[in-house]
Amino acid sequence: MKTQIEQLVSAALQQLASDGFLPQDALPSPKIERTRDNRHGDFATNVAMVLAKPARKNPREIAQAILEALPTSDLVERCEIAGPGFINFHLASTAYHRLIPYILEQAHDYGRSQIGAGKRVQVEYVSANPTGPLHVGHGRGAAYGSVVSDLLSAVGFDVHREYYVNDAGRQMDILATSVWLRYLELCDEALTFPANGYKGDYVWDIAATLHRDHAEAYKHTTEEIFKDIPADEPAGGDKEAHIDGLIERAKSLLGDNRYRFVFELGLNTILDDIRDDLSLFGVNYDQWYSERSLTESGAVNKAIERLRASGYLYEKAGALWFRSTDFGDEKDRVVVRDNGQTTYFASDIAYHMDKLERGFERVIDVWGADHHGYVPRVKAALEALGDDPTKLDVLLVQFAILYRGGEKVQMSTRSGQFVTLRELRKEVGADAARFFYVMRKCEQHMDFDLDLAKSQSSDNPVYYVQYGHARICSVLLQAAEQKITFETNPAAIDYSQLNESHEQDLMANLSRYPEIVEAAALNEEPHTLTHYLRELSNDFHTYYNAHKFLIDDTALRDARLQLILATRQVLRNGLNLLGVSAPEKM
RNA sequence: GCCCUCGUAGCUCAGCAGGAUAGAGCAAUCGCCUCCUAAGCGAUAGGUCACAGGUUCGACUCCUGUCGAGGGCGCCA
Repeated sequence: MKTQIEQLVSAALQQLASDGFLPQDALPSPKIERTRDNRHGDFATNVAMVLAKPARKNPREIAQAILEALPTSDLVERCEIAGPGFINFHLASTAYHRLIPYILEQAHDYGRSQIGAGKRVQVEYVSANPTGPLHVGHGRGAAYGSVVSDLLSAVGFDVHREYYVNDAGRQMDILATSVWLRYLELCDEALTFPANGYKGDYVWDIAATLHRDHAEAYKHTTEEIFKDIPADEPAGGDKEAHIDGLIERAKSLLGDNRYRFVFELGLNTILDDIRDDLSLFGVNYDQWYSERSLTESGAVNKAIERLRASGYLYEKAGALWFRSTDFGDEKDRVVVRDNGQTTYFASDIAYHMDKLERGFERVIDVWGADHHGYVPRVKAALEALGDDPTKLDVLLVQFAILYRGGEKVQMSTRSGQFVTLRELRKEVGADAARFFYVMRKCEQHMDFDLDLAKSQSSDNPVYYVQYGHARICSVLLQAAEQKITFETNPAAIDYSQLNESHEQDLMANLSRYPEIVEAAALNEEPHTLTHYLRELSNDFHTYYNAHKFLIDDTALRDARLQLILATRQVLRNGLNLLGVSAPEKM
């Protein structure tokens, strides 16, 4: 609809340009907008005002000329010039009549498009360390990342969804050591669990598996383990030194194979749990990319060598630094530590280099807002490697603060007591959780009201939209029960019956859907879609209250039923894009 | 101290590459079920768009500064 008007205006501009009325070179692509006030018609353009300066003419004069050059169309009833030079388009009352059969014919595909032209886009999201179950903070990134992926896919991009598994590094060693110590406790060894260890119940579970399957094959005495280990924090020492000492002790006492086994057991158990959790949340991936594989394949070294070759590396205090300040970062960053180990940042450089080497034209990282300081250095690295840093888009997702009964829900990872994503799903359901997470733009701090998400009332936007869908299903069910048959052949339906203002409003909003999907996808703003679905549901509920559908006047009834069928289709498509179910009954 | 994000109605938020009188939902007040699910609908009331400058035909929207909120500034991952 919008694009059709756009074409009309473009044609008029071309005409005026070839007539010499407008300069040839500076023709803008006209921007057509929906009007806010229907007294201004249905669509409006400010193109005459935009052209006023380059054409050195009065905007109203240009608008007049555009009107005269405008090709005729049965879509438009009349146009007028208003205010400083707006051109307002009033649609013909028949303009939307073709819309309903079009929606019903397109069905699932209504709203989908090919703007993305098959461009390959990679979206990486969640990527939480596999050191414990996902918590509600990860949930927002999960919902957001998966909806953005689905939106991009709906508008024709070739989307690749990826989870970067941080399966290397110190945190994983702490996990492995934590598991081992819990296992020893199950072997009846008395010990003081380190302050910096992972204390969640899931660690006990993994330890129990180890104990059940391997009895005491991994047992060592408390004395040999804690001998000469630096004191822990509660004992007046340094908790980092304490845990590092324990990690080294675990490695030396267990030996490579047994240590690796405990490590893998912890990693895989948790990773399986995360995978399962996300899948039940409707979040799926094309690939789980291992950080360790980057080191093992030599990709990290390759990245470092490429940086060195471009002259951006230098040595200082035994470590190897990347001169990221040359690219606007606050300070230079270490890539190889003085102990010879590469940093997490080095892996990340290799990972992003690999993403671009895999041929993605666009790479989107969905990160927690706490990582924002990390963005400049990754972009700096890409630039230093001679890649195009603008191909990388980092979307920072702010934290969600949970509220229950008007009170902030306290979360603490340290004590192992936090609200997990799994608990959230159980409490409010996956539908409500996803919808709520995506209802706000990602950079917005979010208050997540658990009571509201659970409430089954119109206050709850999820149920409000779903109820619209269920209500339409219910009408159709009623029709069947009352043995009311209705016309389904669009050619046999008289859409001019639909002349109530509620019907016009509903049709106008149905026609907006493809524009909404496009905007939500291209701007990575799924909240646009949740807001739209709320508005559309409101239009429907209002209509429902004002008019009956199952009436005796068959011509009107047929037309109305087609209209609500089209509405149901759009609600279904929209909910589907959000990964929220569209129930037939509630 | 430096950097990032945010600051719109009592509360939670929209406001689409600057555009015509700033919009919803809660909460408040008042109405609507002999009728397709009241998990619904309607009406009223509520705002100097944090503040101060600037850019222009026009600014909630762009720029600068001030104030306020949250977050980030490791040879951690």
